[in-house]
Amino acid sequence: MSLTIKDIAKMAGVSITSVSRVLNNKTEGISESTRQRVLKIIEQHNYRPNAIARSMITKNTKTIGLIIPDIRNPFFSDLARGIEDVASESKYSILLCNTDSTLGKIIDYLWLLKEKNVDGMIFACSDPTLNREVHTFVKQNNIPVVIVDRGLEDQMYSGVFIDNEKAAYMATKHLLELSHTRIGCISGPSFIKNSNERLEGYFKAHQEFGVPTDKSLIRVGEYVMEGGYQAAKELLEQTDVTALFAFNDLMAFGVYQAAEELGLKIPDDISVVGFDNLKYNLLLHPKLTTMEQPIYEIGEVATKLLLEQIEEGKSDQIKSVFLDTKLIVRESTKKR
Amino acid sequence: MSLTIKDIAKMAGVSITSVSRVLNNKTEGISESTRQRVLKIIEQHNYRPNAIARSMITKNTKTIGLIIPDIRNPFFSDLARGIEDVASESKYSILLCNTDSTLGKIIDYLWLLKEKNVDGMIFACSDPTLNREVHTFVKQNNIPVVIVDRGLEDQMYSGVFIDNEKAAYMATKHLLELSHTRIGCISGPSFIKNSNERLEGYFKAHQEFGVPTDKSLIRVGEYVMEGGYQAAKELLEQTDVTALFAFNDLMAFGVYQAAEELGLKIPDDISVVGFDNLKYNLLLHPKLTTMEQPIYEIGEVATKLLLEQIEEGKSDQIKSVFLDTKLIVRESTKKR
DNA sequence: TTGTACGCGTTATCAA
DNA sequence: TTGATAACGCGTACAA
Repeated sequence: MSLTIKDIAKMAGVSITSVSRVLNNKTEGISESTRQRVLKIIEQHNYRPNAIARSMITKNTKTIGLIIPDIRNPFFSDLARGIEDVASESKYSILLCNTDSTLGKIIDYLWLLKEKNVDGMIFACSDPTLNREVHTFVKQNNIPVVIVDRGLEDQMYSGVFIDNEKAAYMATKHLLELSHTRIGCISGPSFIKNSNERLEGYFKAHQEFGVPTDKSLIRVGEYVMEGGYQAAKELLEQTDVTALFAFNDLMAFGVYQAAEELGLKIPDDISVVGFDNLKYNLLLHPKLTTMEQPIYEIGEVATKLLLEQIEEGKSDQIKSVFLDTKLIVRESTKKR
Repeated sequence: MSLTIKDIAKMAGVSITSVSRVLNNKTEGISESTRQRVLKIIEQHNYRPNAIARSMITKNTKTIGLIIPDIRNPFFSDLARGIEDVASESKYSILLCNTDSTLGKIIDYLWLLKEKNVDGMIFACSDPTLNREVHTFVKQNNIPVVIVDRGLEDQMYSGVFIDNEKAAYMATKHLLELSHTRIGCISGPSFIKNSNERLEGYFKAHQEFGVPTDKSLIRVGEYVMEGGYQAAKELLEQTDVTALFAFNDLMAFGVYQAAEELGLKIPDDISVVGFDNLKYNLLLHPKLTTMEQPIYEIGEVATKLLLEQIEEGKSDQIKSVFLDTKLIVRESTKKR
């Protein structure tokens, strides 16, 4: 087995208390000479304290749970990296939890994270308040939580967000300004709050331009490529849309595939706007016009928020941070 | 605070030993009636044992460390998902460690994972034996490790691999059969073993076809888009290549960008072959011919191997699993 | 079948 | 400045 604090104490000829003091950089209660002596032994033997045992006392594990639908989704892997970078700076590590947005898996992970005594969680699977079970769990166990990307209901949790309504409004406006009046909309599942918020923006822009909206032009996809493909195919075949606004880039990718399959040229036959500005949409031809959001940064800020909550015990203070989005006009949109 | 085993024992009017027996499904030493009584209390109060405290005794944490360069790389996020899926089936969870292939970060994480008593690690940052420091660390601490994607030196570790040489041979052969004789090669860093193995395959195919190789046609990229872009730009500007073999799809993406920038048409002016068959290369036009490897499955198998090692204490048995690759011919290659 | 008591490797308390 | 010793929440040997 590994060395323990006891071994070090014995080797240094001091008590374990003294070793502990050195380990935790306590200035009081230890002389410089013994500190040096202990330090030397520690270095010599490359001793590191057992984090598990330490956790038992300190009640913190320096670990945070990351609950997301699927790490394969580039949005979430980008987010995860932002989170990990900030977390590891403060010596925290990340427990990865893929839920596929399944309530069962979410609940299972919630329990797991609790059993493992994580210090906090970053939650990107819909707003906890939208689900009673999740919400009561978190509140009952008093676990620091920051929500990200999806959420913000009644300000019950701290979180990092974008102004989804405004962003969607800007994107739709862009299409309206290009004289499109039949704008198809590929939304995300309605249990994800940002879908509805973006829908609001879509409506608002139409209203402002005096262009009537048509419910039949609105479809729902799963926020993945296949979802976008399916919805786009329906819209392109069954309606007279001249433009398509997909609520994320992944679905916009699907739109490209559907358009290609139907022999429709982008942007000549159909204009397309996405949302996120994923790195890999550089691969698309023509290049995708999209609403950029600072995914990596969202992860960074969320983690800072969470660490504040954890380390300063501010779990009762709700703090919402809004980051900016930006319309990136490229080649997939064109005047009608 | 949360309930403890003590609380449950008190409420059920039994000793903590009895509760423990129920928790661990021990059949001996407990009557069915007390079991039911305890179970009822546990359910009523939604009690779950503290995993940390349990770890102190059992010496396992049901946690495995995943050490990869960058989760944003679709290869690794796919891999991670395969790992997580198998791990979570056995109630293991994943600690995510991004190293950017930096030795410093790798070492830091190694220590961290040790301090946190992970039960094992999956390592995808070059072969540990290639780095003395990493290797001695792992061996000294006797941590179960499975390597993946990059490695296999002297069979010192269990691992899941593909036959890189053969795969690269097949890919190169494909180009040679299309009458290409000036085949540029965009390899990965030489400290990553698979780069060298693939290079071997590249050479072997040339030899077999009696086509001379030319060192000036071989460049090294960082296994990311920018790396491929840079290398491709040089090769396309400075040499007379008619085909390019990128050692992963990410770099092939870069090749597409370079080709476009230089006004070269794929496959008319230049044929391109990639490696991996990432999902998002469906976005490319023309569609990329590539050597598919079963990334998700590699993650699954690696985890199974690791769990075997952990649970059956087979950490001395070295087991290498090789999975198949498959050339996917699409539209980016053409007869010269 | 049941329960007491010890130990896991730390940190924290308090007396010396 | 030091160091015994009691926690932390659990599993388990051993005694009852």
